[in-house]
Amino acid sequence: MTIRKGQRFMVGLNAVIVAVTDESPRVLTVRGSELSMTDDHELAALPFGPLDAEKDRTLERGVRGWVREQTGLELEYVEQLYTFGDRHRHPIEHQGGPRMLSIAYLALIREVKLALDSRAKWLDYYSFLPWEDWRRGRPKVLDQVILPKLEEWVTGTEEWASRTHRQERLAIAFGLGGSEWDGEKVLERYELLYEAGIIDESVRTYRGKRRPSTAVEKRELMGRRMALDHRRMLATALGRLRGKIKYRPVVFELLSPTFRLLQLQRVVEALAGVRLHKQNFRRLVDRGGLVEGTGQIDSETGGRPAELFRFRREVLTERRAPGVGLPTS
Amino acid sequence: MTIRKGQRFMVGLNAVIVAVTDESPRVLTVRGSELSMTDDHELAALPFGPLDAEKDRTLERGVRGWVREQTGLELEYVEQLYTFGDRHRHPIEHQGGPRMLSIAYLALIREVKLALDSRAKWLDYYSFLPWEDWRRGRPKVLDQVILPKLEEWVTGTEEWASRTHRQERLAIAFGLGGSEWDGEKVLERYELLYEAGIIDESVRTYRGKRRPSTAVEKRELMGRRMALDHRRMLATALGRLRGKIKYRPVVFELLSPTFRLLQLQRVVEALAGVRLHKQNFRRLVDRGGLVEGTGQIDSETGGRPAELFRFRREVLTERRAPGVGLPTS
DNA sequence: TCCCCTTATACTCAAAGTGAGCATATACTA
DNA sequence: TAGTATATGCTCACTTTGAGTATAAGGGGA
Repeated sequence: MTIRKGQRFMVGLNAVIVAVTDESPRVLTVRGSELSMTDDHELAALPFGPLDAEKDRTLERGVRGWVREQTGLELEYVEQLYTFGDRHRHPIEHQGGPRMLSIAYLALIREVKLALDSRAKWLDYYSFLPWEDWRRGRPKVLDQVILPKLEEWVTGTEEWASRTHRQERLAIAFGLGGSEWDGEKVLERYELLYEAGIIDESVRTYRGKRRPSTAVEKRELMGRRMALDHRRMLATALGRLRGKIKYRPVVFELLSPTFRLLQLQRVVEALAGVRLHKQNFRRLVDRGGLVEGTGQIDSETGGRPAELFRFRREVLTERRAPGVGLPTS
Repeated sequence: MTIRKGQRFMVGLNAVIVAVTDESPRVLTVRGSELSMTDDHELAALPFGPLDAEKDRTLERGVRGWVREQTGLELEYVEQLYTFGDRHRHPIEHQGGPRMLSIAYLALIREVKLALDSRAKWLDYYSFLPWEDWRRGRPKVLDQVILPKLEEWVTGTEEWASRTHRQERLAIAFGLGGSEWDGEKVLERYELLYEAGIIDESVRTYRGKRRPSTAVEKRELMGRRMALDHRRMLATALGRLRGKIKYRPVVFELLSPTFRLLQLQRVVEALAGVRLHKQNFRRLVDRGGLVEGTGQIDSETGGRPAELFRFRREVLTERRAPGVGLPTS
């Protein structure tokens, strides 16, 4: 095994920065004009920058640096999400540029006001993935666009084995035929939509073929596009986050130090994309030792005043996997 | 944001390939002599190779290629684990070489006989992380070496905040003072041991300081070293795997198509590092719809003959998170 | 003032799931 | 034939969960 000298790579760092305000989840975006190098000059993009081989001691520091530079924000909770490295993910590769790798990070933050002149903007997370938000019932885009198209895609292959396989993936990802909808399977769903050509992202070619695209009038139902494969990163992040809230107390990164239980519930619902059973939710977080009352009362509720709670840090030493649990309603 | 031309990077691909044979978990290793570039010419290393910017269409293909080349194995189940990118992880960086990134993958496989002349070798997973194996009771290395040293490390800092923080991390990671041992916290434990200088890996410098190392006579209790930060990758992989078996039916990747329930249990125990309650374990996998009897009988048990079972694929469409569950005994 | 709307919070009750163990069946071996 | 090993069925108390019912306490408007 010979160690060759460095080939031509560019290593990009991306951040999926999530906040929840006014009961709706948001992601921090920048304008992706230069980035996308396509005709779509105003696609939203994730904060992005190349890793500096000399200056960035760790990947995480690199991410924090780029976010600071592009948005003015100082991140707290940050975790590595996934490394994307398929060839031709980025247009520069088509132009003889270096091979592009992107290491995506997930960050959670209490939403902050951005400077007016900031290039960054908070956008509704579900505006990119509308089929993931079930809080007001089953999203209509599912039955109006997605499932019909996916059924077509399933029957669109001759081979029996291939067809069965597609059918099974569809059933699992979208909760068909005996399966239930699983909120965590965000990426699986995105990938089916991508493979079936129901969403078309800005990278024009994939294995040399132009993908078929959905009729224009339906497109808006399918949510906003993002630059490059950033929407895939969004899907990856949401899936990870939905899993994680169940066994790590990460929601509290999105809340102020004290909060009403209903606020906590709304944040969880925003991430999980479903409504929860109120009484059982409080039972879980309270008896589960995740929160403790502060004794303070908040009267800004519009109803009976509520007690303010705080995160109980000790739960970390008491329980193995302290997360919130989703008593779906 | 300017896109600069490719800086000097080298992108390495590593594979943590896991199998379970004779009730003990194993990892596939190659000899790390060239790799480590240190005096330790015979440290075990993970199969490794640089990503080829031109030839490897995807990262996963790159990994499969290197594994094939170095071990002759054809991988099936593969998932991305983590990307390691801290500066000075690799000695070539000290010598003015390119910045080294390593993308680690986890692969599960039914153990195969290797060619006699193969450079690869199966080694016991717990020989590298002995404190993780509780199947024969609490590992003695914990009380004989680890905990005393870690207590020292905690009291070794003056600042109160720092001390409390260390104390809390210790309690959570190693199940002290009200906490219980959590099998999934493999990486947290590794990182404490690393920070406290209780294990010393082959990269000599870290932020310029030589780390203190444990007295030689105790070192063997702390398990074998690996080249570079490969033992950290092992820890990352084991933590991930222990989590994953609980909600994805990945164990079956390690078993032949039909098996006795006790075989299944032994494989789970090997990964989880604990003994399980037999009757409850069968209840879980059986009533949980994870397996189904084949009607065939296996008399090679040494006791009453057992029915052979197979994985029930349909469970994927029936349950959201089908994993095995650990009825600890 | 009182009714109504809103949110908060306590409590119940059945069903399902889990931890721990007893009991029995069927092989092989000394 | 006793003893050991594995396989498998079943019990029982306890906890957790799903789905409600009931009541408390604020504000606004008729």
